[in-house]
Amino acid sequence: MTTNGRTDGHGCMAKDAKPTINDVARLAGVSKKTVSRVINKSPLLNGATRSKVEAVIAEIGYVPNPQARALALRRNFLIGLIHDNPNAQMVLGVQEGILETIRDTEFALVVRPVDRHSPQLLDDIRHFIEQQRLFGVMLLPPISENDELADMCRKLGCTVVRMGSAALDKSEHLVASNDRQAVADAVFWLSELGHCRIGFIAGPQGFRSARERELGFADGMARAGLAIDPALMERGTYRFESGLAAGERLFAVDPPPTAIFSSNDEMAAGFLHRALDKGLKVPGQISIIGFDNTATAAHIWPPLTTVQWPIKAMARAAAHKLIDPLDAASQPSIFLSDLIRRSSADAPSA
Amino acid sequence: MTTNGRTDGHGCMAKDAKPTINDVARLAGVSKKTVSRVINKSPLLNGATRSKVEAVIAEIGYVPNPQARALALRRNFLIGLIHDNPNAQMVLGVQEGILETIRDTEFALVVRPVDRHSPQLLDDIRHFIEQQRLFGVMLLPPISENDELADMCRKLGCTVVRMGSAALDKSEHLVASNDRQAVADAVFWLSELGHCRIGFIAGPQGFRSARERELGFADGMARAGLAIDPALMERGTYRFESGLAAGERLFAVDPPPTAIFSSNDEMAAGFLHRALDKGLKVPGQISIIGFDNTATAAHIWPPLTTVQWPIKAMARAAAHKLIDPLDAASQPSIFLSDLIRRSSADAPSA
DNA sequence: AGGCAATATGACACCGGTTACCAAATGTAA
DNA sequence: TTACATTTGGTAACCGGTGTCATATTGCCT
Repeated sequence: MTTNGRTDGHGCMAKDAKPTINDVARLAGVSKKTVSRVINKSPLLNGATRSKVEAVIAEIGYVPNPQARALALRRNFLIGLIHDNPNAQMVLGVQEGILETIRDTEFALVVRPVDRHSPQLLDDIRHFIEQQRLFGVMLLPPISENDELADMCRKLGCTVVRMGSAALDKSEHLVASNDRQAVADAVFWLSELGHCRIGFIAGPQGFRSARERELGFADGMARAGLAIDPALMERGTYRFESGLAAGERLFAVDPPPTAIFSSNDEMAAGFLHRALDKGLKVPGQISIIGFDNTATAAHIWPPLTTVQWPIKAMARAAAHKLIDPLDAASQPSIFLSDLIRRSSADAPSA
Repeated sequence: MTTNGRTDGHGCMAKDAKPTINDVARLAGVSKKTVSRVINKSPLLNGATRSKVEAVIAEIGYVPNPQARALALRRNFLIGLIHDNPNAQMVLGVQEGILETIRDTEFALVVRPVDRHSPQLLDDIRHFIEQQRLFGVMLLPPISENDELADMCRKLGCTVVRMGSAALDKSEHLVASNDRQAVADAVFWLSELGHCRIGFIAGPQGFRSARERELGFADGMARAGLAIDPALMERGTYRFESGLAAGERLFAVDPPPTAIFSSNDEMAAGFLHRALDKGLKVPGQISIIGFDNTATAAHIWPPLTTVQWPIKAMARAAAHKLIDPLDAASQPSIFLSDLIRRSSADAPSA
């Protein structure tokens, strides 16, 4: 009863066409449905049949057509990465992390940079999700803080995973870093180094991450038993220029700070720039710690001590939550960041 | 003969289900085929019928299911971005550029970071293309220099567009920057500033971009009437550390160079770092020009003068070539880079 | 041996679009 | 008026998978 599939009366396979489930079925002498069961690892299947089909699949190099599957299943295997994030390093890290997780699945990653301030933001994203019939979306900060957006995505039927700060929400679909604790630890470390006048450059108001980092600063100072001097508290925009400006003002305070925690690296770079302009010794006269560990942090002079999100690990976790219903049912995942010690922070020289 | 579609005898639309082509056909009182003709802008169609169908489409917010279309048309509307590029800024810029072009089309962008050195590189990418049935792929440098890869993609039936240096190939599916000319111009500008001892840090051997920039350096020196001193020619790996090492050697030369052109910013940052370590004044004693305009370039001290690819414009052009057959038939697109003048390069002080 | 699950496989309609082909309606020439 | 070309719309099959349900086979118990 063994049939030589390639020469059977039904005609041979077309030269260049990709093999389909029908080819497999014919060659294996079973029905389409059985092949489908093999592909989907259905448990109620005779072992012998399964291996026969698997052999044929391997032989002719059959790959199921994801479009056809998507059509039949009424859902597809695209996950969208929606972001409005100025930190290229981070966005790329997230992309790589997601990819590591979905590498051997049928999922693919489609990206969508957006403009947070666009008036059609919601409409654009809705159209994107509906048109591509996305399986799920991943939201990166700062746009992950937009609750309205997250609700809309859920309403559109896709699972939503947000990356952000721990306090973002209690949803199980959250992957967060504990910025507050990381900053507190870093500030406490500065105090251990002997710093008493520690300044802070906050991020822009309205950003959850900025708020978390502020709270962390307060925590760290409290743990160190240090009072917060309002004159050493600055607020910036997360941009280089605002770090420059904060430096201008902070160096005018008397007595000046001996250490500064900046809520991100870009502002830290600006602050550092100003410090060097003024002829200060770093870290001797002023220690600096940043946040994010961007590529710049390692390449400025002196190299910047900074707090680093475990971006890839977080992205892997987020991707798991997205594609694995079991994982999604679990708790929010909270990651703790590392302090990358380089040479911009050390004991005060005086 | 006007019918109130929503209450016709055939039953009303399900509550939450997305409208399908059948719904449109029923409500408009025409056949599926007619609706399909409207969607695909078939020319042989009565104007009245067309507008009636279009009205219904607008009313119920119908969006064709891309999976179904992909299945029927045997091709889909995904374009893949394959890259192995360490410059996050550039990769993200490309993503944004592509997106600007495909924003109002049915195309979507799926990304695939890869490891150039992986032994299964080809297999991985083949699997990716076959599984997702990609419409086309875009290759970024340095992986765009892999001819074998490009051939494979073409053989798999997708159009290939490569971004790279001008000399890459003569294919019409090329979007390139004229690195050679840009470097030559920058070097000539250094000579105009009064520099005579100009050094060069080359990129790693085997990179087309590195080769182009070397040729550009030679062109620029020739145009300036300057002889190339072999002692001032270094070769690096495009990494920060190799810039550091090149600096170590170059400052040992007597007389030392007064200006350096580095084939990328990361090495320039390393070189700059070493210069400052040695207590040199930048740009007074040593001028530095980089290439790429990474985020770091603007944030190091002093800010780095560098050559910038018009990345977004190139990406837009590349995306056009990919999705528009007419555009693809045209010539390769060559872009000229800009010199971003910051403060790391100026006239020698002595 | 008969009855009855439990297991393994197949037939067939369907997902939402497309094309090939055919029928009807309209217009035009002999 | 008939014959024939030209536009338009409808029908059915198909793209490559999936679900539902029926059927064939097997093993087990009484």
